[in-house]
Amino acid sequence: MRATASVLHVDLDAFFAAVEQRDKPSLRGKPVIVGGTGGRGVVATASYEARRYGVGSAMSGREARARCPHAAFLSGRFHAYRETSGRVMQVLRELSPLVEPLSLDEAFVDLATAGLPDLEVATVTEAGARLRARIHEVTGGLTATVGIASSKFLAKVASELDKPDGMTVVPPGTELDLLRPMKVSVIPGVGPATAERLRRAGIHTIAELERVEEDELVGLLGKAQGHGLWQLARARDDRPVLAERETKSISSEGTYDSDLTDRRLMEGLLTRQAREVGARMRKNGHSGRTVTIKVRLHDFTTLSRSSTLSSPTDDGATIARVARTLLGDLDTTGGVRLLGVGVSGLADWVQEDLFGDAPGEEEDDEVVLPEPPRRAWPPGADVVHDEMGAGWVWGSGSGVVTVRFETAHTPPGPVRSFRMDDPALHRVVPPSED
DNA sequence: TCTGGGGTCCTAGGACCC
DNA sequence: TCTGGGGTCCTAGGACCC
Repeated sequence: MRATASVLHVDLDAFFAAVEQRDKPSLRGKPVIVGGTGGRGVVATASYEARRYGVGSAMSGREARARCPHAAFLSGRFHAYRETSGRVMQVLRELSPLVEPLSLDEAFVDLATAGLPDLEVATVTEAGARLRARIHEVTGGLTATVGIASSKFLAKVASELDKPDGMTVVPPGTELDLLRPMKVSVIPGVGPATAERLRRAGIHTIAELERVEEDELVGLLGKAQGHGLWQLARARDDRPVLAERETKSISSEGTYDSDLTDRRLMEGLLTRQAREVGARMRKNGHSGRTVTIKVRLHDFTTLSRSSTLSSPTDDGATIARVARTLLGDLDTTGGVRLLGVGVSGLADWVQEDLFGDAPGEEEDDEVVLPEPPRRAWPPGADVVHDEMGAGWVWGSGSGVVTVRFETAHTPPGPVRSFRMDDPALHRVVPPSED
């Protein structure tokens, strides 16, 4: 904990939904739900209009639809989110060189390296207000909520207090007054399982947590978490803001609308995922030694199997071969709802190919997968029609796509339906870039 | 037909080495 | 021939975060 309130946490409000409302004027002021469109999807972000109906993150699409049937359900345009996030991160870096992104919509900023005249409460408050205004400006109207305090922990807690479009500054010295009445679940790292353990031990608030001996907490939660919580309950947190974080693993997984039982199909899907992982590794200059598969059975039991190679790889065919072998150890007769492949134990270099074998030319991984739909028309996707101009997919199904013609820069236009294979209709961003 | 996808970190047991 | 401890690597599972 620092003597000054010099750690800032920013959180973009209902980020994915806000980007959609910015780009699609007809959605402004209406409930918008990103995610939850597939048969087994969950909500990634709900706009505040949708939250009023009790829709929240991680809720199943089915339940979200039941609670708010009139919402627009969109499948997400990650290129747009990444682009907007990039602009925000740039603004943060103009404030201070020490910026630690936590996700597309969240980051810590170290104000101690921001070159402010001082770090008095009034000064950092002013800096936070200017920052929020700049974010609004560069994103075309998105709002952010800011917390400023003497540590990462307190800054993050503070940014939860005045959402959306707000700011909370915790004056140094008042941290424990703020924390003590709060529930333990406000502590990052205390999820449902830990909260339940603490509840059974009679610990509900941070004030109660503060009264527990460190040894008792370690006995209850284990060494790392017990010690960590004991510190946080006293507002002790010296974690620095770190601009660079090393990637530890790269993975790809998918949940399928109906359970898989065909082993050949499973192998084909793993192979495709392995190739995607390999491609991403090569793109980022990564290679790794440990290949892990993840299998979620029909009853949600989740299994993993891993194998460590003698030297690192970034080759999709190699990853795929290991993945298929690992799958061979597992009994999947009951059906599989999720399959995934990942590589960890990353090195930032690739072993030289000592024997001159060209990788990726093996013939043994040719597995025929069912043809994907000729075109993907996910709800929310940007499209252009040769005569009608620019718009976005409102919905699709039964061979028909429904499009609303509007962009952020045009007034809402008509809604029209087309056959899915209408050659006049084009996706603006190909599926592979999403 | 409850329960995504991309990650991080921790724990615990066994193998193996010194 | 017996006893013991520490460190590291690997594997499987679980909690958690956005």
